[in-house]
Amino acid sequence: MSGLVASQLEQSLRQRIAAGEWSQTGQLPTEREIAREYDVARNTARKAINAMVEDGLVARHVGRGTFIVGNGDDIDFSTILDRLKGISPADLMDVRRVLEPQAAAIAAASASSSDISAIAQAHANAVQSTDVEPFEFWDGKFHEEIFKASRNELLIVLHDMLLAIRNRAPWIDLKKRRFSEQRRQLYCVHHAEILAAIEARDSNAAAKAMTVHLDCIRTNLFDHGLATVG
Amino acid sequence: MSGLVASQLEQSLRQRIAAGEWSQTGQLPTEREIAREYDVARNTARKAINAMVEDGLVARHVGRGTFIVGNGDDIDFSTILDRLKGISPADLMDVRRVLEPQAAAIAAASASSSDISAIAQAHANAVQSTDVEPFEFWDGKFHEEIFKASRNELLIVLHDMLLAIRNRAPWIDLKKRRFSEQRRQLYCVHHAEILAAIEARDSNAAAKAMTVHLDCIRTNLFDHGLATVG
DNA sequence: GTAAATTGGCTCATATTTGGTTCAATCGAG
DNA sequence: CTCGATTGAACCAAATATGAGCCAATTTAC
Repeated sequence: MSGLVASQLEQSLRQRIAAGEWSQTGQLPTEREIAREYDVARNTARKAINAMVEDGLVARHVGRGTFIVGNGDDIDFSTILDRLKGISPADLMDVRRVLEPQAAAIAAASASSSDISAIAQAHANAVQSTDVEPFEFWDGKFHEEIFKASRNELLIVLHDMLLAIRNRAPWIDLKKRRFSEQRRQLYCVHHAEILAAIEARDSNAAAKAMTVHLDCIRTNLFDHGLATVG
Repeated sequence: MSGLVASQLEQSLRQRIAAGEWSQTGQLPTEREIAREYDVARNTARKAINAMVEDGLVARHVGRGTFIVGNGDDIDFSTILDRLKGISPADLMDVRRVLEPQAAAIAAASASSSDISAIAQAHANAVQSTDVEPFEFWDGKFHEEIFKASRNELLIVLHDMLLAIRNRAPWIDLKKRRFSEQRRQLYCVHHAEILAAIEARDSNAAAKAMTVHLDCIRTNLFDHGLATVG
């Protein structure tokens, strides 16, 4: 199906389409031209174009050429998706450190009592989960409920996006490797402080506690001593 | 079982995977390349990769290569897109107020001199643009360049997303209706303060100035009736 | 209107890339 | 010395890429 050269070529073409390079006529160069430009075989160029045809991005007509179909309305978003896939853990962590304390602060100000009990419930479950997997789950739930408690739809969507990035990325392995009972308990203490601040409606304290928590996570993730061989 | 060289190599590869080095394509270098890069035999490189294959971290395909195996959880983009379209101006403004001051702070710390001159250029152009459209353009450019100067890819992507939301949302013209020369000049003053703080590498001042600016924008957008300037 | 040129549609033999496997020689620590 | 790890090499099989050729639909030139 998808080869290395072909898929690279496909990406390049998608970007050039998104950039509007051929939006004047709506027509792509001929397969032979594309093949010559990228110095690949025509069959390879065809393979790259095939993928875009199947996505409905372009349409081919024998004797006429290949044409961009539709107005490319969602193309910008699909390139954004591609960019999201390449985000580094460090960048993600920095953004979490920007978003989550503020989300906690807003949550402290806006949360309903049921929001707060959802946060408290997730926290309680995390405290009782000594294994990695269940703890990870309730840990994630805890942070998620805080975003929900902010009652800001955009914040919630952004959280879901960042979560999706984290889940699909390969660094999860890193996280599990660095799991220890000591750290689990430390995180539970942090969570308790955050929860207490939200319950007390203290936005500043909530933000501060969350910042401390995330700084700790970041340190644990990145400041590793050298490779500890199992 | 696992030799010394092999396990060291395995650790190194795991770290590079975790660092996102190959997350763009999801494809590792070929075994022969890895062996050459680390100056080991191909069999040793294979041994290192074997451990990761057994962990399910990567998968191999004859004739294609070795690939990082994500959780298969692909980001459900259509859902996210739909949710983004329904975001309210108030929620968007709140998130801007969370993101932009921090972006400015990070920019103050991380910007290169060319980043700063790009910001300054956008500011200068905005100052000279007295009509609505050009001013809107350079105003947007100013904020965009600040995100770029943060050198955090995720922040930049998020900004592009929020911009896309704003541009296609139905309440764009709200902004234009509330345009006035007085406000334009006020915004220019704000921009100048933000720029000065970034040039001075003063993160706190940059964040504070951006917060003031956004609060002013929010007031102008939502507070019908009174209150023009400060 | 007709013929030539253009362009996508398709097939096939061949070459290249890449992981899969095995094996003998070599090196190093116990 | 012995045992296991490492090396370096060879060959296999799967997936891709190449290059060439021919066809059919369409456009262009005459």
